[in-house]
Amino acid sequence: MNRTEKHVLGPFRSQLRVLEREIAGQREADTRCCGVTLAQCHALLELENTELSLTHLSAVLDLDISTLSRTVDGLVRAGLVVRAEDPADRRLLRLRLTPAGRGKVDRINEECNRYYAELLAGMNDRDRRCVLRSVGLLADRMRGLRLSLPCSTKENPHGKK
Amino acid sequence: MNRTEKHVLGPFRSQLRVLEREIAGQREADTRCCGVTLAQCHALLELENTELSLTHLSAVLDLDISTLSRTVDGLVRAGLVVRAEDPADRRLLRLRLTPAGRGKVDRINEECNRYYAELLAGMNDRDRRCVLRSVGLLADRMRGLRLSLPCSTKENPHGKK
DNA sequence: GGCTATGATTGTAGCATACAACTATTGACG
DNA sequence: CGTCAATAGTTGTATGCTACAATCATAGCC
Repeated sequence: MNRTEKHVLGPFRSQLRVLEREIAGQREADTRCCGVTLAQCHALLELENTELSLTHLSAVLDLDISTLSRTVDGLVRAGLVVRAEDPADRRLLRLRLTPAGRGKVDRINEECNRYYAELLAGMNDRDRRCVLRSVGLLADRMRGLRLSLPCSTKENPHGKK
Repeated sequence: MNRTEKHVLGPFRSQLRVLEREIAGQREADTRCCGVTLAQCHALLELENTELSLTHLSAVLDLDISTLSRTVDGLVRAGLVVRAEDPADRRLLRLRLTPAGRGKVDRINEECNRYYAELLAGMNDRDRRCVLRSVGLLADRMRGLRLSLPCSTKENPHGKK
């Protein structure tokens, strides 16, 4: 790393902090409007295009199975998801959106799209292209870095032990 | 909004989702390594340069005072922060880092800087400039949008009521 | 000097999360 | 076949973060 980057790191970090809060906050607002919690929303969106087992879902979302089990409890109680049996393997659950669940997902998507469209609409072309490029770059690079580091977040969930 | 943006919104959203997880996850990793929770870290970083009252801190972090009170409890128990009385107004707390707290903040900063430096180091100049620009743009724009919307997240915290 | 405003704490409650213990089912191997 | 290890989920327990409501202490105003 060269010097030039040094003085840029501080602002960058604090902006990322703002971004973190804004992104999370926005999604929370979107989903809460639709009456589901953020965790439930994550799960719903993953089920938009596929049926998934609990284990599979927990792998995708990087959460403990027990956590997902309870999250799904809520979704089932809300009538948004059904736990269908897999005839081939009765240990497995096939988590599937109900029609109501599908409607909910559609509304969440609409809400999010509306927001992000407005976000981008307020920029000039150059800025917009820059932002679109960067978000992809950042997401890739951060994921790449995390996966390449040996003692990273979820590789070693034991932490304190 | 024009058509061109439509087909760009989907990927953009999913990349933002990744980003959200990565940013939060990274900070969690950084701070956990240093033995404080994420919420505690947020508070510590705000206290890096100033003494703040609980109310002030809660405004900055956009959290309920009661929440912060307990968070600060933890920091005090950990010996990182002291609740000093304000001689001029005995209702007020002046939250202040202890030397240990300052050390902790330094370590967190180091850890974060190292990570973000590496993140940027892996890009070519053009990408890096683009990313730096965008993060600022996005953060500003998202904050602006949120504050301008009447029925947004924290403007109307009642939500369901 | 009493009333209101302000700052902080504590009680209570809900959600998200993880780990550990447990049950049910499957599959493999002798 | 029958046992036993592996796999999928659920439930018990614990921790952290959060908010709202009630309460206490102090300050400031008439």
